[in-house]
Amino acid sequence: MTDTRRLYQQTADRVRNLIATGDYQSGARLPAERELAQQLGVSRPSLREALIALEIDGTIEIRMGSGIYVLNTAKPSGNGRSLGESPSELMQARAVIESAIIVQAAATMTERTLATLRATLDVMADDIANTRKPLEQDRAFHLIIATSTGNTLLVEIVENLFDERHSPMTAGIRGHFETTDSWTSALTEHHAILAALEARDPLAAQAAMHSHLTASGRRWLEN
Amino acid sequence: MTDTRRLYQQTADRVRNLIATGDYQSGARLPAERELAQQLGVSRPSLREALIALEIDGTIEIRMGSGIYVLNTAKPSGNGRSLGESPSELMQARAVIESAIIVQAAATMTERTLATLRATLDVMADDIANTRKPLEQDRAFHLIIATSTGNTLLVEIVENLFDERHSPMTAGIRGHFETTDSWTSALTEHHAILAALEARDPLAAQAAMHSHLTASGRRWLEN
DNA sequence: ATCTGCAAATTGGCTTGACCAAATAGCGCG
DNA sequence: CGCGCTATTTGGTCAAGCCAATTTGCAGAT
Repeated sequence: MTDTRRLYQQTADRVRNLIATGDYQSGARLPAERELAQQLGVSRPSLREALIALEIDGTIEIRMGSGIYVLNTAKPSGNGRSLGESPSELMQARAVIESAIIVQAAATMTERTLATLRATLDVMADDIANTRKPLEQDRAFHLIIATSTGNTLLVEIVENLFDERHSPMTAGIRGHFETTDSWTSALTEHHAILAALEARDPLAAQAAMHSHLTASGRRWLEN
Repeated sequence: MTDTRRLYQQTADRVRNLIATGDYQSGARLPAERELAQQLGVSRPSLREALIALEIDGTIEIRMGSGIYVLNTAKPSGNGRSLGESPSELMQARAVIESAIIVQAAATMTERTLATLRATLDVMADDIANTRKPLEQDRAFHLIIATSTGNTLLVEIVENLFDERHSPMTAGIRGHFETTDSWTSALTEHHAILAALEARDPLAAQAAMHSHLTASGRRWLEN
C-alpha cells in the first residue's frame, strides 16, 4: 500500500516519528535542513513545507540562523494520553456530547427540520455515488441536529469538535479516512439516526448517534 | 513598522484577507499558484508554504491538478459568541453536557477521585461558613468529574463553559448570585452528586447533576 | 590566562527555473 | 449528440544558488 498523501504530510509524519521514537528529545536540535532533507530523501523545499506544518502544530520551533528545535514533548495531566490517541479521544467526546444533545433534539423535532435532514442525506448519497467527499453534508447533518435544540452554545461546541477533525494534529490521517466504503457506512448510520428522530424516539436516537460516532472513530483509526 | 515575520506567515495573512474581504467567497477557486504568487509578489515556494498553513487551519482545500478552493467561509466562534447567548442558554448547555459526562465518569470512578471530591466539598463548606465565595472549589468539583473520564477534550469544554459565566457579558449578574443561601443550596446539591457517585449509580448521578445545574441557572436568573 | 571583537562558517529564508503527474477542457471522430 | 483521445491547465516536486541571521572560533588586547 503506497502512501498517496502529499509529500510534506508524509515527511512531517516521519519527523514526528523521529521525535516520538526518542531520536530527538525535547529541546534537542534537529539536523540542518539541507542534511535532514538528504537524510529523508526529499528536497529542501518539501522538507520546509513539512517543517512549517510541524511548526504550526507546535512540535518544533524554527530559529533563523540557529536551527530547528524540538518543543515540549512533556505531557501535562495524570494519564499519558499520547497524540496518537487524540482521534479516539475526539470521537469519544463527540459521542458523549452529541448523544446527549440528540435526546434534547428528539423532543422538539419539527417536520421541517426532519425534511432538511432528509435533503442533506440525499445530497450526501449523491456525493458518494459520484465519488465526492460528502464532508459538508456530514457536517451539516450534525449541526442541524444541534441547532434544533435552539442552544447556540451547543451548536458551537458540536461545530468546533467536528472541525477539530481537520486540525493540524489530525491532518495526517485524513487521506485514509475518506474512502467510499467508509462514507457508505456513515450514510447508513445517518439514516438510522434520522429514522429514530422521525419516530420521535429519544433513546433510539441516542443509541444510533452513539453507535455512529464510535463506529466512525473506529473507521478513522483502522485505516 | 516593517513586518519581520516569516514571509509565509505574512502571505498567509494576505490570502486570508482576500477571503475575508469577500474577493473570494466560500467555494470559490483562487488563482493558480503561479499567478497568485506573481500577484502577491512572492515566489511560488513561499506561496506554497503559506497555502499549506492555510490548508492546515482549514481555510482552503488544495486539489491536485484542479485548483485551490476556499472552504467554509463561516468561520466559527473564536470569540463572536456574545449575541444569541444568555445565562439560561449557558446553564442549559452545561446541564446537557455535564449530565452526559457524569454518566461516563460514574462508570470509572475511583476511590481516589472520590476522596478528592470529598475534600473539595469540605473546603467549600468551610468557605461558605466563613462567608467566602467557594468559586474555585465549585470549579474544581466539576473539573475533577470531567477529568475522571480521561478525556482532555471534555475537560476543556467543561472548563470553558464554567469560565464563560465570568465573561464580561455575565459579569453584571454575579453579585446577586453569590449569596450565602445560594451557595448553601449549591453545596447540598454537590453532596447529592457525590453521593450518587459513591453509590456508583450513573443514572442517579446524571439526575443529580442535571438538577443541580438547572437549579443553579434558576438561582442565577431569579436574583 | 582571560576577555573582547571581528570575520568566517553555519544555518535558515527566499528566489528562479525546470520537469513530472493529476485533473480538466477541448476537439475530432463515430 | 455522445464518446474518447489529446492538449492544456494546475498542483507536486526537485535542483541550485544567493541572501540574512546566528553562531563559532581565532586573533589581539588586557
